[in-house]
Amino acid sequence: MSKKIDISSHKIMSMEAEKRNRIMNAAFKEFNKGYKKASTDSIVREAGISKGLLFHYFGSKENLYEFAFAYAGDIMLKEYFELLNFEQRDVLERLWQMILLKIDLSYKYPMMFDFLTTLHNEDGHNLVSKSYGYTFEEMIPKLFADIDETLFKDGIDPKMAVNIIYWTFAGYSTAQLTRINSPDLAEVQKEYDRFLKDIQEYLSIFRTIFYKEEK
Amino acid sequence: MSKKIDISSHKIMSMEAEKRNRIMNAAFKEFNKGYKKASTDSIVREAGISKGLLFHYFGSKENLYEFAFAYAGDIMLKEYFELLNFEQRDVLERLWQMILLKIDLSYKYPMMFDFLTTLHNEDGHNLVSKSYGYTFEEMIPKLFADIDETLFKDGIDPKMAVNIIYWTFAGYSTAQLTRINSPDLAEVQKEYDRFLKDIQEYLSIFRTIFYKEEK
DNA sequence: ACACTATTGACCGATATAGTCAATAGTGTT
DNA sequence: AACACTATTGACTATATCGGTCAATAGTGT
Repeated sequence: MSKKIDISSHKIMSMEAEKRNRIMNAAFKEFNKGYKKASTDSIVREAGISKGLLFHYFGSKENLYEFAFAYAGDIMLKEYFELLNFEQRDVLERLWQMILLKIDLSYKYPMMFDFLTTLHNEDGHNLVSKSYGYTFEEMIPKLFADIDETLFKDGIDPKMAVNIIYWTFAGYSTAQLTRINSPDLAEVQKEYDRFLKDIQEYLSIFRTIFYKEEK
Repeated sequence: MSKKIDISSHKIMSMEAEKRNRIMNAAFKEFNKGYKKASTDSIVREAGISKGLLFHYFGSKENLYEFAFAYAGDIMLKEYFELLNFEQRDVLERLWQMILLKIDLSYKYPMMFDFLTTLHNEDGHNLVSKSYGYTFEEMIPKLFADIDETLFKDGIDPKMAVNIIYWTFAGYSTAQLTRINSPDLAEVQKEYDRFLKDIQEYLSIFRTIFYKEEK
């Protein structure tokens, strides 16, 4: 159907990066509701640009959606996957890396992760998944591939342990997000430390309950 | 603002229960998108009734929304909380009860839980939360209140352990839901057994890692 | 002065929206 | 049968929103 988009050759890439990201972040946020429900009016309002400009660059809502996916994919590749050290086979250490990276990315692209995770069940799915051959969620197993299973205690199934670990941090994250209603930047920054401290505590629990005793 | 709705005295309660639940389930499903985005046309289409009938009973979309919340609250009270045995202080046993009850309720009211959990961040929040004084999520801590902390190993913080347990089952549930695209009833029923078996396995893991050895 | 791109927002036809209403079907009462 | 009352329908309305267009203006480089 649609071929893979080369984002680097796209007209909008010559736009000032701050403005471009404002537009893409607005698109991520709005497309979170699904392709059909998303409104181009809302996107331009959120991005602070005119309606005409959006269509000047993208031509149609569908093109914008496909580009948003390609743009997010590019960011994930260059600012996430390539920065992850997959030689770290201790799953708890690797997760720690992932959390730090995700926090950084969430400052820059607040709704990008949510946008990517909605792809699997939305009507936009057919628009893009075929041309890319994968969905974001299919990448998750890769994040936990090739981990060192010898670190786990003998009675523990590593697969289930990794699931517990992953779901715990997913649950903790959403619990934090729903608690924070005000995007009061000073307030958020203050909670950032406790956030990381909490996570380290959970990591240490997992280390004691799942891993063999250190010698 | 709006006072608490007494659902038992509402006109619609004299309607045949099956039909009424069809309407309310359609409302739960549609209001999942938030008050504004929900469409009364979609609700009547889903419920298989005419537009006029909906407004005959509820007068306005806003009244319907408020009633839906009251209706769900009533169901939660009578078909969930009151059936839970809070004298079971073993948190893993209590969770097992909760899971079984939730599955039952999800057959009868497939979108009710989702509807209730969206209240906290939706525009409809202001419509109802004030008049009831609580949101659904504020009830969650009550579910885990007064548990027997002496069952836990000495090195384990019971609060954190309960969080891990709760988030694990939340994560497992959503993982299952995203996997099932087709509401193929026979297929779903077949997976039901594996579903419960998985959960029991996780429960047994938690029992071994968090609880003291049995004598 | 010229060419070209960036940017705007009023505007368009199409669609979707919440809510109305007159008409019909149904049910129970006398 | 006649009456009263409620249940139910779906065409209809007025408004809002939708994706997309376009002529005009601002800006930039030559």
